[in-house]
Amino acid sequence: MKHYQYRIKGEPVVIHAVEHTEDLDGFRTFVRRNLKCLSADSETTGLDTYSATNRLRLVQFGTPAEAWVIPVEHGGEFAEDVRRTLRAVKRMVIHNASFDLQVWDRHLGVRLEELWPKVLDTKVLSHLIDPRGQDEGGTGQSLEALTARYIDSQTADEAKGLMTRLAKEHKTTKNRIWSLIDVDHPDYVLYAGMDTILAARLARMLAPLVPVSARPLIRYEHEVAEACSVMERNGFLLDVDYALGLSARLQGEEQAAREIAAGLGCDNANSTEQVANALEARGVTISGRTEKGKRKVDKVLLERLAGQGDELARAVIDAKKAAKWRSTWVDKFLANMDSDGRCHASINSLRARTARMSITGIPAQTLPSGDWKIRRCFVADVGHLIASVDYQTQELRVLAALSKDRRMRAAFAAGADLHQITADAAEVARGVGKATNFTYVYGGGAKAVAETAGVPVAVARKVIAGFEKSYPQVAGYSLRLQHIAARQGYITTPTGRRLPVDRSRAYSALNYMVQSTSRDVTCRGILRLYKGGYGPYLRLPIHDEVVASIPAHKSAWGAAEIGHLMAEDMDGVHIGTDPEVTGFSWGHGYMDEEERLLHVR
DNA sequence: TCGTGACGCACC
DNA sequence: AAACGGTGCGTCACGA
Repeated sequence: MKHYQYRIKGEPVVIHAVEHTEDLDGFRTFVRRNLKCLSADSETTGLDTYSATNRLRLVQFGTPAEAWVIPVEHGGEFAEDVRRTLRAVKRMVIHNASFDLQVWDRHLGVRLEELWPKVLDTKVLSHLIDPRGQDEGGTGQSLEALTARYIDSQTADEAKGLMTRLAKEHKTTKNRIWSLIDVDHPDYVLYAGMDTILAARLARMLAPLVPVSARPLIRYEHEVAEACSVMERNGFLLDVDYALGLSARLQGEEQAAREIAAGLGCDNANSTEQVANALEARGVTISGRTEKGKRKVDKVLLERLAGQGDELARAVIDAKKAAKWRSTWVDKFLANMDSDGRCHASINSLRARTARMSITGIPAQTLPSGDWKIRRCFVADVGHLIASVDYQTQELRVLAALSKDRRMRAAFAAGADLHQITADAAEVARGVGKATNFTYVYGGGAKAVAETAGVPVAVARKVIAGFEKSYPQVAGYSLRLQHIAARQGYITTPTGRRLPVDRSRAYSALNYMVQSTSRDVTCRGILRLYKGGYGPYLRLPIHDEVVASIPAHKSAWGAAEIGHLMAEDMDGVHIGTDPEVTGFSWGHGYMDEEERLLHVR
C-alpha cells in the first residue's frame, strides 16, 4: 500500500495505491462511505479496446479529495473488487464514459448497458456548456483543458507533464508508454488517481453551468451515447478475403501509375511540390495559388490536364487515388479488425459545434459514395442482410419546419420536388436547383453556388433569387437568427441546445440551426430504435442515415420497421425515410444491377 | 524521431 | 455588400 500526497491550489488530496490484496480492505471502506457517488477512470495499454493485445491495467475511483488506484492487471481479487464496485455505486462520474464502459465490458465482463444509466459524463456537460473546440475560441472537451479552465492551470500542466516525462525517461513515445510503464510506478499511479479527482471536481463545477434550456439534454445525450457505444461494441463484419484482394489490386495499380509518373519526371506523386515542378518542366502553366501562395495542384487542375491528354496528370491522379484508397481505407480496416474479423468504429456522439457526431476508426462519414468498392468491404453478419435507412431531404424538411415557410411546407405536404421548384423559379436544370438548395443552407452565396452547380456566377445569382422568391420566409428566418446571434452570441435550438455563433460569421447561424436540429432528428430516431430492441442490429449512424445488419428472412420487414421508427413529424412537417435492403454487403447499395449479380455470397 | 501546419480529398 | 457549414485522415515538409 502506498499513499501519494498532492495539492490542488493548496488543498491537499491523497491518492491510495493498492498493491496487495490486504490493501483492499481500505478500498472497500472508502467505497462504502462514498456509495452514493464516485468518479471512475481506467488506464489501458492503448485506445484499441478491441484488439487482441489490448489490456486493462488500472481502474481508479475517486472523490474531489481522494482517489484509489486498483491494479486490475493482476486480475483475481483486484478485478473482482472492481466489478463489485462498478455494480454497487449508485452514481458514477466519468470523463468520456463511452471509452471506459466499453473497456470494462470487454475486459471485466460488466455490460455497458448495466452502467450507463447511472453515469454522469463530464464531457457531455462540457459540450452542453460550450461546444467549441480550443481552436474555435472555446475550452474544448479534454479533461486537461477543462481542468485548466475550471480548476487550476498548474494542476492541468503537471498532470499532463507526468506521462510526457515518463515517456522521455523510458526513452519511448507517449503512445507506447501506456503499455510499458510499471503498473506501480509512482508517477503513473499519481496521474491515474488525479484524473478521477479532477473528474469529480469538474462534475461539481460544470453541472450548474449547463444552461437551463439545455438541462433536459443531459439525460438525452447520455442515452444517445449509450446507443452509440452499443454500435461500437457490435462492430461491423469485414469481408477479409475481399479486402485483401482489393488491397493487393490497389497496390498494383499504384505501382504501375507511379512508374509512369517517374518516367515522366515525377518521383513522388504525393508531393504537390514535385508534381508542380514536373508539370512546369513539361510546359504546363499553373496559375492557381493556395491560401499560402503556393502553386495549387488539385484534382480539378489534374483532371483538366488529363482531359487534354497529359499523361503525367493522369498517372498522378491514378497513383494518388490508389494510394489513398489503400492506406486510408482498406489496409486500415484490415489493421483495425478484431480477432473475430470485426471493425469497431469510435463514435463521438457529441462532437461538432452543432453537436454533429464524428466517427473515427472506420471513418464512416467519409467513405467514397460514388464507387461501391470500399463499402463492399463491410458485410452483414451470417444469415443477415444490410439495411440502410436514410431520411428524405432531412435538412430541407428541418428548414421548412424551423422557418415555418408556408410554401416550403406546402410543397413538402404535397409531395412536390423541392429541387425542381428551385430550378423552375430560375429556369435552370434540376441539378442546379438541388445544388443551390444545399449550398444556400450551408450559408453559401453566388460564388459558392456557381462553384458547386457548375454555372456562371450570374446564373447562380438568378437561382438564389429564385430560391428566396419561392420560399420568402426562409430568408427572414435566417435574418432573425442572425440578429439573435449578434445580440447574445449564440442561438438556441428547439431541443434547448446553445450554439455559439462567431460575430464575424453571423450568416452561419442558419446552417448551425439546421445542422444541429437535423442531428437531433437522427438521434431521436436512433433512441427509438435502441429502446425498441434494435441495438444488436445497428452498425453505424451517418448524419441522416442508419446502417443495420438484420436477419435475411425478414429483412424487408425489418428495414421498413426501422424506417417507421426513425420517421417523425416536426411541427407538422413529415420527415420520412427511405428504407433499403442493399444486399449482403454495404457496397451493394451503391452498385448497379449487373454488379450486384456478380457479387453473391 | 516526434509533433505540427499546410494541403488535398473523402463525405453529409 | 457578401459571406461554403460541419467533419477525419494521409502525406509532405519542416523545425525542435
